[in-house]
Parts: sequence; structure tokens; C-alpha cells
Amino acid sequence: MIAIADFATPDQPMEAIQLYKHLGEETRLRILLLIAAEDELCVCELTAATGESQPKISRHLGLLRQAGLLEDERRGKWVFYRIGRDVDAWAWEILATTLKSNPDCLAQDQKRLAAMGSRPKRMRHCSA
Amino acid sequence: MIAIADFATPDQPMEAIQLYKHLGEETRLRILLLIAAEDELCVCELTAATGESQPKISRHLGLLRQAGLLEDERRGKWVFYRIGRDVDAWAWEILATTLKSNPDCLAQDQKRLAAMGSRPKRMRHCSA
DNA sequence: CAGTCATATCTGCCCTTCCATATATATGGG
DNA sequence: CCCATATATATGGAAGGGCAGATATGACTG
Repeated sequence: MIAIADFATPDQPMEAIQLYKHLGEETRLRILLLIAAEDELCVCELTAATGESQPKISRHLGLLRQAGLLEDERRGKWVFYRIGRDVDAWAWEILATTLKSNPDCLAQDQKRLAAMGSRPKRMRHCSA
Repeated sequence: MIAIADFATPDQPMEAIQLYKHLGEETRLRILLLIAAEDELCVCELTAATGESQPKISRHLGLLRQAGLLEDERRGKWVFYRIGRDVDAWAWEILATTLKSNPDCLAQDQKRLAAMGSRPKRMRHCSA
């Protein structure tokens, strides 16, 4: 629902403008870079890492998921987010380039993440 | 002057968030991709290529110039814009990746550019 | 019940856009 | 050389809408 007008992303390949609209918001950029760097994170970890409010994080996660940039998976109490499987190669490249060339973008957030107490434990994936 | 709050870019290396804020606006994205592909373009060419109003194009050019993403040079009646010399390598990479992987982004605009009548003639650069 | 996450509603305001106008340059006529 | 005008570009001011943010609340799990 809701579907913020310009962000609407049916099930087509990601348009450049849509990717950049998402990256152009600081909270979302931080979320994407964090997840790209850490493989997967749950909402409370993202909240702790960014220092932002839970509803704020959740809202942006919703937008990123709607756009297909993220996908979520519930495990017990936690919902883990990771980069969507259908994200185009070039979009991955954009993220990778940004990560590689802007290490400072993440530094602070990763520090807070590392300092976070009681992170949910990762089960070893029994991936099929 | 003016200096739109979040866009403010002193003379520091381009922050990722700032680059993406600029790329996150369709008109600006089209302008940047066009110029990246064509090397340099004047305002009237950009106006014709995009089909947008002159004040609109000029506005966005001003923002991109303020951010250091573009630089301008006046030649006679025309003002030519090109990618700023101080744009970081990684930002170039972002643009190049976008260009390479989203040819359709440009197709329409380049078509209109090609169909434009009375484009200013390029002098052969006597570059030092 | 405690912990985790999503959503609804509302408010404020940044940013884009439009219209009109100002500035700059080139050109033609006298 | 001066003036008028055409072309090209920039900017001022105002209006409107989209979007982020906060708070409160609902839903789900163990």
C-alpha cells in the first residue's frame, strides 16, 4: 500500500533513478551499506548501529523491501534483512564501489554495532 | 548563496550521501549522464535534449556546479558544462557504471539532442 | 508479559517547479 | 560608436506537494 509515488517499483529491473532515490536518503544509504557489509542484520541491530529510532528504521526498511532492494526473513523474534536476490549486478556494483571508496561512511555505525549487547545469535544456515 | 541545506558541499571530497542526493533527482541524473556521455554540453542543448524548461535546467545545473560535480565555461553566448575536474574517481566510476548498465536512460535524450537544430559549433580545443 | 517489529496518523518543511525578470553577449542599423 | 534587439543563461519570489520524522499503537513470538 502506501507506495510513495516516485518510489513505486513494480517487478521490473531496477531503474537507475529509483536506486538513486533510495540511496539519496541518509538513513537508507546507511542501512544498505551496513547490510551489504555485514551480509544480514536484524532490525534491532540496525537500530543500534545507526542510533535511529525503531519506527524510523522499520519504515525505511519497508521502502527498501518494496523496491526489491532488500528481502526479509523472520527467525523467531527477529526479522533479518539482506540484499535482495534479484538486485541487478550493476546495482551491486554501485554498492560495492561506494563501500570500497567510502569506508568512513560505515566506520561509526559498525563501531556501534560491535558495541551492541545481546545481539541475536546466528544459526548456521542449513541452506538447501 | 542559496545553498540548499543538505546539498551544501564545501571544498571537501564528495560524500556519498551528497552524490546520491544529486543523482536521486531525475532531471539531474539525466543531465549528468548526458554530459558524461557527450563530454560537454551547453544549456540550450541540455534543454532540447531533456525537453525541460530552461529555468529548470539552469536551476539544476547551478546545484550540480555548487556541489562541484559540474564546471562551466562561457564561450560567446553559450555556457558549456562538463564533469568537474575534481570529481573523485569513485564518483566517476558510479557514473560510468550507470551509463554502461542503463543505456536506455540516455537513448531518448540523446535522440532529441541529435534531432536538435542549430547547435553551437565546437571550436577545436587548443588544449595546452 | 517482555521483546521485537510494523503501521497509522499527523505535522512540518525541504525542494522542486513555474513565471517573470535580470544579466550577458552578439548583431544589425544608423 | 551608440542604440535597439535577439539569443542565451541565471535568478528572485511564490506556490505546492512529497517525504521524513515523531508518537502512539497494533501484531507476533517465546
